[in-house]
Amino acid sequence: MSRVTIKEIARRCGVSQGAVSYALNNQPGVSEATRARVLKVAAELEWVPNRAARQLSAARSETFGLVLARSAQTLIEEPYFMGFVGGVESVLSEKSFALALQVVADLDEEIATYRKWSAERRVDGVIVVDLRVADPRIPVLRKLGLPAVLVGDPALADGMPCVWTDGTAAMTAALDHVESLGHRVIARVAGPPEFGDVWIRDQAYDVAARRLALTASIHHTDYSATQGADATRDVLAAIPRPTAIIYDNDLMAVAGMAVIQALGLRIPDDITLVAWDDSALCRITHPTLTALSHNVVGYGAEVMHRLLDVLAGAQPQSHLYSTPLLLIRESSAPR
Amino acid sequence: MSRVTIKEIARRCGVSQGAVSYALNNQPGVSEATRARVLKVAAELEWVPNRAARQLSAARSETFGLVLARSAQTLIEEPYFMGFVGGVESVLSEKSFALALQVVADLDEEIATYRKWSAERRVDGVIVVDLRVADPRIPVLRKLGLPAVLVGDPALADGMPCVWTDGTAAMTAALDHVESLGHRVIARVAGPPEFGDVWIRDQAYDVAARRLALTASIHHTDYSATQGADATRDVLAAIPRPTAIIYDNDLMAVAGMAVIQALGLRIPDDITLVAWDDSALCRITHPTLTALSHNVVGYGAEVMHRLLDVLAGAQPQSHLYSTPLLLIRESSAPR
DNA sequence: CTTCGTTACTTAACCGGTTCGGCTTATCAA
DNA sequence: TTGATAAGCCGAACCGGTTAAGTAACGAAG
Repeated sequence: MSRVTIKEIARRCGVSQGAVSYALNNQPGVSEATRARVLKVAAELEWVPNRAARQLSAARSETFGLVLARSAQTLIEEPYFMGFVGGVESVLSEKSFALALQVVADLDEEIATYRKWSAERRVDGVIVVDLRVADPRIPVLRKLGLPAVLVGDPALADGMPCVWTDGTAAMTAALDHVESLGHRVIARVAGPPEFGDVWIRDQAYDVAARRLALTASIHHTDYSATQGADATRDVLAAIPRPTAIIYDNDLMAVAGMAVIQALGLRIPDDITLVAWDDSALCRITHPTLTALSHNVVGYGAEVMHRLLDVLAGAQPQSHLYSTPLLLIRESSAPR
Repeated sequence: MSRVTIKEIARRCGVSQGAVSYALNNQPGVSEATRARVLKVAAELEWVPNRAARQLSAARSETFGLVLARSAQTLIEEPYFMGFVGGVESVLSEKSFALALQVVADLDEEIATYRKWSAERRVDGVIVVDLRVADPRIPVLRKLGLPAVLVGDPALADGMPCVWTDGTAAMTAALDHVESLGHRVIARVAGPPEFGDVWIRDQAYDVAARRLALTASIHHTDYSATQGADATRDVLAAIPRPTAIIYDNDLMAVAGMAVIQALGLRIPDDITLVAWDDSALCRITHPTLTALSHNVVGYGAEVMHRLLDVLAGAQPQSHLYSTPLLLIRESSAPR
């Protein structure tokens, strides 16, 4: 029941409470000798700062927020998020900061959460994921003055600090890849069009397809395995039938693969598949999946570092984390 | 910049701060008329309680803790956790409580986190997952007096409150299933033996195999896709070769499936597969996977409810959430 | 020797709530 | 009319830190 307070430390050291505070926070105002003595006593008593007290007086919570506006079901299916959260955590825990994680149903609830957190002074800053086209969260965050880092393309961030991966370059690489294998009719099974990343990829896909003179279609889904399978059926029914499909995540790619195989078509002989978000899934299927790979854990860590920069007073800037790398595996074959 | 405090409300209502506090907290000590007036003004000013202040004086943080001692990599691969967290969240958010989530490397760090949280008064209670055999966390939590609900079999909980699913019954159902299909030589690809759930299943597997007079082997892994694939290769090399394999999670089952298919064996004609933790994966493979299914999101919610019960003063008790249900799909076939 | 500026503290206000003892006033039985 | 009881409210202490303002001691500059 260690209820050690700085008052107790002050008593034992024979100095005032204030001096102890200065000593413990590495601030000027005490001599090195006193500081050392205070630190020693604090360590002996196993003193741990009371978060609430510190937050109340210092107006810093040392907590950062992350709201996920996705159904619990999606979160189970998408390995992506947990990895991202793990990356964010890795930065926080070494500084012994905390993460407030909230799962909500939609964007309105997400905005309400920001309002609440801001009013409660619950968090020092937030990470905003799943950036949308003309994202309604941006003006709210601006108005609240809540420090934030957006995860997504600068074109969507409206001047706020953001971290992004180059979806355009990745998509271009994917199309160059399938074109170089001789494919001329291709399809894209995409996420929801209101998502910024999807929009960026859609643009890049169209541009590259035109440049390479490919026949190319886009099928939008909600990212789920079910809709990924349905979209794949649509793709296969098209005439002429595409010989390569590029998926927006690996879950849909795996679902699509099952559909294709169930119809008696062979991968990669009949159809080439490319996935996005290279999780373990891409390596355990048979055949293994060609994928646009990026380090999700590292991405989470990078975003958190940028948020700390923003709190330290850095000017808002966009920061390119990386370009997803095309890893060519067994699901790719020449036409 | 809403910096509305109860002091301001008190001023406007012409009552004392204390009276406002009673009114807002639905406590006796103010007349209904006053309470109504206070509530009205509070609503008008959009007052939101300051968490830190409330926590400091009330010694309640309204925050609950969950530590995951797994690598970020595992967390990405295992869809399980995100679903569980989502379930926990769903209960917390409707009461506007918060979740402190921490990802650490091992059990020692997990214990250190509990110590820190307890000293800081950071959380009101914790959820403990991945229960071990003779779990070292139990005595620590007891000593700290930190309210907790364990997720795992009562046999492992040492009298602490716990929520569990009946792994023994589930495993028995799985073996009855494969035996009824005529399989006589079977294998189990299990998780790490130090995990309580794995241990429980190991026991049940042995007992059922003996009862049914089956030739049965167990191969322990770290739950990863890689080791699941390796274990599957070991299984296939055994003589006599098993005709049915039961996996401890769906990730390994999918990995195993790829290995089997790559070797030219057919599922389910040559080998029957049964998975555990029925996520989307089991339904998107070809063939689809027979699995022991349970509602992970509901499980998380249930556990959180029990923790709230414990904090409300409930006696420690074990609580059976459910028995995983065997869903028979295409990967099952008669010998 | 006075004056000024540092350094090393102490004191006390403050953050925004909760809670307890005590003071008024109204209510009601004796 | 009086005394007991309770409801309603006030004032102030308190939670555990941070920090602005004040003070004493001391060395250097004028």
